[in-house]
Amino acid sequence: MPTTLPIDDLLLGLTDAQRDAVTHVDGPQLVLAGPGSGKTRVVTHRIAYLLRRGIPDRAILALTFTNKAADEMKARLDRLAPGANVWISTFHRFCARLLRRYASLVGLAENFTIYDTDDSRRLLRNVLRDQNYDTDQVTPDRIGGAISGAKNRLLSPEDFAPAARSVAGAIAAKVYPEYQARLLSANAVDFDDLLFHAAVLLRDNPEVRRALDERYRYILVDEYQDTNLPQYLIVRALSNDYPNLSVTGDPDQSIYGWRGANLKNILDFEKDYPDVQVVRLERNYRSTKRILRVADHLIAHNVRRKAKSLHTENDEGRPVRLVAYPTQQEEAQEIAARIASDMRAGRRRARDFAIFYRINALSRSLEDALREHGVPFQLVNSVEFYQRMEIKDVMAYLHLVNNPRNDVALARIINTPPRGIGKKTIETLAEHARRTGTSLLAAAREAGMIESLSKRAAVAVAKFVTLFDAIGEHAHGPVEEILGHVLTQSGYEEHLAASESEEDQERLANIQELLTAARQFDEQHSGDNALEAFLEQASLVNDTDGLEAEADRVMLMTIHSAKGLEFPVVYVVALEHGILPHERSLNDAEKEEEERRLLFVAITRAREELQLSHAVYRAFRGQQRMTVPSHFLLELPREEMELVEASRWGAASYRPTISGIRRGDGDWHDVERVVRDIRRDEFEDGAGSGRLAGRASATPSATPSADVGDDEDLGDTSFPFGAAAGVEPNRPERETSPREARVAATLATLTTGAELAAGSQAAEAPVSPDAFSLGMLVRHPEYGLGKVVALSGSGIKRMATVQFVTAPGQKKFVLAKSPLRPAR
DNA sequence: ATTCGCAAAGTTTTT
DNA sequence: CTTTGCGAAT
Repeated sequence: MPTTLPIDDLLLGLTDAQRDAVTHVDGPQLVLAGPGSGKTRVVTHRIAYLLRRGIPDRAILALTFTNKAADEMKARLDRLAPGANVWISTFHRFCARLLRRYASLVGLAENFTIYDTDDSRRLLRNVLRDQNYDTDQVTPDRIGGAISGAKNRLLSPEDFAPAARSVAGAIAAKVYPEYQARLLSANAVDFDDLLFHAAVLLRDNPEVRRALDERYRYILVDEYQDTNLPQYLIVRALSNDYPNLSVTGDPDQSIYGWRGANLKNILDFEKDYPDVQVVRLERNYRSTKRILRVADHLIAHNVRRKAKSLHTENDEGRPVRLVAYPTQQEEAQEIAARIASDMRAGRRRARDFAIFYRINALSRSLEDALREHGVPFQLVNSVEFYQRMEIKDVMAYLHLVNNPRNDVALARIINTPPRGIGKKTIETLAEHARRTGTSLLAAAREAGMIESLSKRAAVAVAKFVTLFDAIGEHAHGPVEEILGHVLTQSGYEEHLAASESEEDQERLANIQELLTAARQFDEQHSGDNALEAFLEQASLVNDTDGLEAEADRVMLMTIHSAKGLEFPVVYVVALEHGILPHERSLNDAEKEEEERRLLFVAITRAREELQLSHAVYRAFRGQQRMTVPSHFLLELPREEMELVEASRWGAASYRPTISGIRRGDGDWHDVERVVRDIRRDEFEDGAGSGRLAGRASATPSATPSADVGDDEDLGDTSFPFGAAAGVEPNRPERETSPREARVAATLATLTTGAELAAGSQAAEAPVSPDAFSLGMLVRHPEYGLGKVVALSGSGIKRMATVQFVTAPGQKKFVLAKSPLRPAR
């Protein structure tokens, strides 16, 4: 036993409910824990309690979703039970380790590679290219998304049946088998596979399942509301014979539905595990009364939830600020100025602040402003270190050394730095590899025997193989040494050093940083498979995680990464229609509720002060656009808040402002109508004048070229067309929309096979590009009526820029390909 | 084969 | 506005 402290010490200062949760030992347990209710405390104390009750540390397994959460838990447990060796890790890491051990049972070798998103994308693109799929209509990412979705539902290539009417799904069904086959032949897995393979492993190998169930007698799962099907099955498989499973979570904080998280997992927990002990932690120890009431008021608008009462004994606190800024620049500037001023006055330190946004792309103006004000800040999950080109290049050498079948890695480095091996040569090698059923590296070894390869190319490839084998000689020992060999022998370092450009010098510096990371890794990890462990770590860990956790900096992050954290002062920016709720969540009640939960999570991170803001104008794709405030703002209790309007900045004419969407104005709840009204106004008084051009309204939208997408964005935002514009009245009600027709047509061609699919274009023949002129009214089957505001190019390259009435923004069309036609 | 330049397209969220 | 991809020139 690691300690001699009496058990009572562990329970000191816990509430009754917390104590119940902590002292539960055998049998299933569900801890419903509201935000700030001391959940992590309960979990760590419970682990310590189990240990002191004599349960061996190796029998305990704690699973989390993020590395951050795992690290936090480890650190806190270490204080309670120093020296205990409890396995606390993310689901993905746990599965990786499981699969290393039982690799052969799922068709892998134990030195398999974990492809990151970028690697997976490359692989998928290759498959699409080789099978001649036309990706004009659907982006590879969408197809990848469909495959990912299948894996999250535990559907193998054979089982996968795409949703009807989904082009991405249809193509995915075609390429999923090949994609998966190539992963396996490269001895690689993607992120989804980690969970997928593990779930299948446990499902199909009863003896393995039984052994693991027996070993992990006590399992704890954090954020259970975010588990998806494979995760759910893994947990179930490991807690069947010994159902000592404790899950914690909060349905109101479920924000990973898009990744297949299933709320039912937590809502039905009591059905899955009879005789469950349910503990509710509803008292909040984190936030002020006002902040908590704002959060509570908001989340009450969700229908699909278990109501719970949040309360706190904390101070009343200051009102929550709700600010309308004229522009995003002013938003960023003023926030930076406020932070700087609080710091200067000695009221706060930089680390007291956090700024949250819905999407990463929104961080830039904030970064600029903070820099200007001399405020130190740190981005979480931005351009990740391991995603940089030079790091990926160097890492690819390591990956290939570790797993010679890693084709993506080989393709990446065979000509990096340049060694006279071109696209054509690689293509020939790939073909040979596929024909003979070997890896790229094996094909490269046989380069001399491939007839279609020129002598010069064969020699270059042979030289590369020799070089690579020389590196392979040093595959053992500390990672730092291996890395050193890679850098010198590959010529990569020399190549960069020879360059004059500042960019390349920066890359060199990054590589130095990687060397440092490798050294640190070597110091902390001893053991034979250092390289493999290092690569796995790099694949599953975010660079900034833990690296400078203690740094005194303002933290900038997405709301998703903010989950589980807390800060004295929180700013949430860009609460605008189309951003939060995100555009792609509109027209789907369930998704919209998830967006609301997202805001709930953001709000409940704040301890003392909270500011929510939106900007009336925000730059999108380079141009300023008027926005519409998020309708979630209407759902907040005004009596808890202090409203600051755009007019304070001398912008009285901006519209709409928050004061314009007072509660009680009934119809203002209908944000869609608000958006429409704005659009119509602008079209009416802007028609014919240049003003129309720059004043697109709120909602970003799909690009014209991608208009045959998933069924999820079939939504229609058409509205009665104002008489003032003098054109046609309402768009006809749609029975079968043109888009649906085209989706059906495309699907029909797909079913005839990949080869044919390549030739399938849109169903309707375009009219001659010359038929269009400036100012002409045109009709698009999807977007309806619009006006040509610009023309460029000629012949088949002739393009038109069109301002639609019913769709936001302007869209560009290649006339020869588009279904656009004159309006009459 | 490589590099450079321009045009087009693109912005959810994470492991 | 930025990044990525493709085509032309060296």
